[in-house]
Amino acid sequence: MPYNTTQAEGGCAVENAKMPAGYARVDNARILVVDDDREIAMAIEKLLAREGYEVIKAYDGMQALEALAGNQVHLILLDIMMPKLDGLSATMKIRESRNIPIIIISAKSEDSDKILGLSMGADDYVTKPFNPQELVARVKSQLRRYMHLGDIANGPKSASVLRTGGLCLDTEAKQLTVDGEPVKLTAKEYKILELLMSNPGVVFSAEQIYEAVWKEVPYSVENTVMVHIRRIREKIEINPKEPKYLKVVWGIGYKIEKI
Amino acid sequence: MPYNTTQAEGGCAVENAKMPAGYARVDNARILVVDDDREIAMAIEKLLAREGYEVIKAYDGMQALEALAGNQVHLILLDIMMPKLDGLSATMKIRESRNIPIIIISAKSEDSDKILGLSMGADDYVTKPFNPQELVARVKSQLRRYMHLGDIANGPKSASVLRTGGLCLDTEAKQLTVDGEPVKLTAKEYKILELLMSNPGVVFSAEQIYEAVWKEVPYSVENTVMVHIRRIREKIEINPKEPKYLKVVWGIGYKIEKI
DNA sequence: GGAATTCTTAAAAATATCTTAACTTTGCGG
DNA sequence: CCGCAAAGTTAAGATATTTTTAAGAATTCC
Repeated sequence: MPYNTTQAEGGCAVENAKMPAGYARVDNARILVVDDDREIAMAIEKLLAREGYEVIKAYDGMQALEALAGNQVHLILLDIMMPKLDGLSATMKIRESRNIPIIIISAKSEDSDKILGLSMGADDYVTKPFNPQELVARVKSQLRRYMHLGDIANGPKSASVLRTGGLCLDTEAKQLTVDGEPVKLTAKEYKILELLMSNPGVVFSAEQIYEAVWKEVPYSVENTVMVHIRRIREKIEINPKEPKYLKVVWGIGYKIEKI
Repeated sequence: MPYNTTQAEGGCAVENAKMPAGYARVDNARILVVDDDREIAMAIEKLLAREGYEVIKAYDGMQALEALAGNQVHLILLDIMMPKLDGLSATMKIRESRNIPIIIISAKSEDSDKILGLSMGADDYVTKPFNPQELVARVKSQLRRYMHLGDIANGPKSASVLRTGGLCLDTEAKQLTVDGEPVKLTAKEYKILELLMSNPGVVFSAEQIYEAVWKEVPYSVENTVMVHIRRIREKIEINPKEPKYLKVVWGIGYKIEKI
């Protein structure tokens, strides 16, 4: 049995072996938490701090504005039902010029129409009560998204198109082309592929993929992920049996080959 | 996936060549169940015991504190609505210093805002009535998560690329290159090599290697390790008979030459 | 409300990996 | 030179993991 099957070029040059620039930011961002209930704000702060994020708190719209003016913020977590609602719209306005990811927090009991309207300007929203892990997952997801849109300050404005060899994933148009040929992806397929292509060369376990894409804690066997992987392979690989892009690392997980 | 490898495990140096404490924990943890309803506590205990966990019960906050003081606990399952609620916040405080995973259990009917506030300090929560399997899955997920964090916290975060002469092990992409040529490793091979390359020049006995990689007490199967060593040599050495990197120290063990 | 698409689940088939055990080589002291 | 002990080799059988299939649920789209 040939043990020495070669994998495609994997950079081992020391300096680019570390995380893609964006990744560091996903784990290392400054987040503004806006909630009039100080206890909740504190709780969210702790949660995020534990994940390594730097947290700034604000208890109404005005404070939020100030915080935004004085700090470079990468993401905003916004409770929708604050007493001074005007602060909200002001924040929204800020976002229009700064294009920072905004995640709305709302209680399920609240008037859904209103939430809909307000959350239109946001990127995501969660309803109370929420699973702490889910909040973290969504925060990460948004940071990742904005990260490679290049809209969060710092980094060089990276293209909204992720490329690996003949694969070309337009994260704006949500469209994939393989060697120029457009290929249709389902929602889950897209998300999985985006996750992997955003971090070329990084191995994700089925569980990690599940958490990142489904935003749930995986329980019960995760064959689901594998089935999706297979379908993606069917679409992007010439020969799914011998994948060129979407590789498996035995006993560990999957990755998109760095090409 | 039974074992979802994290590369951090290799970080253990000479003196703790045996398992980092956290590792055995996923399948072998001590769990504190806090619920004022003794029947439910008992039921949860049985459920977890069946999975091989050691369970300690407490029926209010004070008892929980005592249990925490007297035992090494790896995870807490906490019913949120106990009569003596103060015990809860005390428990939360404990956690701040001990950083133990906490899973909140709450009834759906309970006030969601309150739950939110309280549960923010927690890592996950489930609502009653819950699926027993789901509870178990979440427990495992949390243990795994913390285990991972623990590993990172304990050892200094090692570089993501380990180099020794022409060997280059990318712990992120789980990929090895020998003089620039990518080489495929199996899961066990990878783990062994990572262990050795994380500690260049340090000699590990076959037993130590077995314990570190297999997470089991070796039972006179030293040959197994040797067979793996040989296969690794086959992949990384020009001439396996005269190894340049993976050396044997007679009567003691193996090491990766410091180059 | 029905058709089409997508997702999930479970189980089989296909592979890859691990372990075992018997055998071979090597180093070293007598 | 012989024999013991430690290390190395090999290959086949046992295990474990991944891939494939397919069918039923769930969802989405008219």
